[in-house]
Amino acid sequence: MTDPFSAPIDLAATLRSGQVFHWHPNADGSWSGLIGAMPVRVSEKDRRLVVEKGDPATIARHFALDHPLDEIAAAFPSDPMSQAALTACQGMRILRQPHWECTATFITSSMKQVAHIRSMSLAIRARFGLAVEGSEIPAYPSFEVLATASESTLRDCGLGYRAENLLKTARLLAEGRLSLDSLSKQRTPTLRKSLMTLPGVGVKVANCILLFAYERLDAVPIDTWIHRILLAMRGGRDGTAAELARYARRRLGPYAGYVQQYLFHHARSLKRAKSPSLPKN
DNA sequence: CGCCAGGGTCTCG
DNA sequence: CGAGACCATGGC
Repeated sequence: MTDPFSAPIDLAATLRSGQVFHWHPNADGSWSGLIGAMPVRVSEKDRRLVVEKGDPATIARHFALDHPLDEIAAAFPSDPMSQAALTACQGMRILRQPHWECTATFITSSMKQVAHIRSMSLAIRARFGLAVEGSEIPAYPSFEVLATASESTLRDCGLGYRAENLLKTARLLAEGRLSLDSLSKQRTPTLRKSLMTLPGVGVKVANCILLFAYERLDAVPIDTWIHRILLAMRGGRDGTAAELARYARRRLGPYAGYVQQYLFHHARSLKRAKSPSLPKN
């Protein structure tokens, strides 16, 4: 068996692409974060992942070093936008996130920019999470803990109207009416429907959870960015949500979720490079 | 300062 | 089924 750490990765692209929100870069270029309750420090050397702290097997699995990036790249559509995103994001990987953590953070993501999803997630950790030895930030609180929170303390974390959804979902899971872990064996369409029974989980958030926590690499979350991109691919022709989902699935191929993530990150990177925050004169 | 953000849900036609 | 209103908050 070959060493999983021989697989290529673009660590910064992976951690900055809006799939996970609590990692932070250190002065030496390494990254610190948590996988569940395990403190981790990793860096990138020669496009390979280097473990500085944490269990290598857990890290290899979380960073999905087994995903066949060559095969995925070969399956990318041939249109200019997809190919440009592929070139720009070479080595970006879709993580295998813990089910609850991913579900909770994307419940809070609706109508929020990536930067604010991050700040809400860190506030929730600071307010409700367990301190972890060797980590600057606490672990994400379990649904059992959040189920005992009040809506107003969640609103204090900046959640706004999303507080009610997160609280309701935490309580529903704490009552044992649904087990996120046992949903893994469901087929994708069934799993999507199961996730959408949770308050605050519609089709877009469900697709994020499918892609980022359940290894459904063909799931395509359609947010405002991807919506605009699909529109451009269709020559400006809009459509219903169902039509665009069908189009994306057919057009983006068997690894449509990967293509989507590269398109999303590339589009956001271009925007940030093009409009830097200029001082007012 | 105004627009918009990795939307969901409910209502009404 | 599909379009519209409404929901809070903060980045840019």
